[in-house]
Amino acid sequence: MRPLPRSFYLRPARTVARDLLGSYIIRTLPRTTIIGKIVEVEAYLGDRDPASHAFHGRTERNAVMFWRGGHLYVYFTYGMHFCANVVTGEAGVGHAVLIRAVEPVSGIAGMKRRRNGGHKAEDLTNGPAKFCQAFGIARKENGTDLLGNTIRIAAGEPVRPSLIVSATRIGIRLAADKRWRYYIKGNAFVSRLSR
DNA sequence: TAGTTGATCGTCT
DNA sequence: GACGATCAACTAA
Repeated sequence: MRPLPRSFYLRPARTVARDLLGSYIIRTLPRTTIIGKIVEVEAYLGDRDPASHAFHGRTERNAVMFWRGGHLYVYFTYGMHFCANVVTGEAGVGHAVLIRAVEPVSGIAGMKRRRNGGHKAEDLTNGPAKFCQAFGIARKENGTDLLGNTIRIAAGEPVRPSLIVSATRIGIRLAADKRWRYYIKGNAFVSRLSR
């Protein structure tokens, strides 16, 4: 599967967020390939969005958010978890889309192993840190170019607009009223339902 | 099922 | 010196 082109990412974050639903994220490892279908995302709009890491400007941690669209911004939080974002827009903009949940498609045994086994399929990747753990995404993957061949995103079946739910974002205090979380209605791998 | 809490540490006010 | 774009385990009912 070919990676989505750079132009896909050089659009407004909320447009990219909606269009990411239903597409496939593919991680190529030395011995295996793991694939998940993206089912839940959140848009973070940089200097227009108090909840965004980029709101207060560029720092060492959030530098990748200000790169050109199509890179992966991975951050460490709560002392133990990683979360992954797709950077959108031109260089310097600082917008990104958080990948909150995927539906496991391929490499499920490896996901279970990374997640320390004993999980139902629904609990493997239904949260931003769970997804990163299942896919082995950590600090080293920060700044990965999604047009390369280690981590890429490929188009899937388009999701009908009537099946896209927009809801409030999870786990933030600031700008909690903005409905910039998007997920596929009825999908069993979404982390939480609407609010 | 809903609500609470402990784990654990990098980052920035 | 707080406090997270979280998760899992626990309690109560």
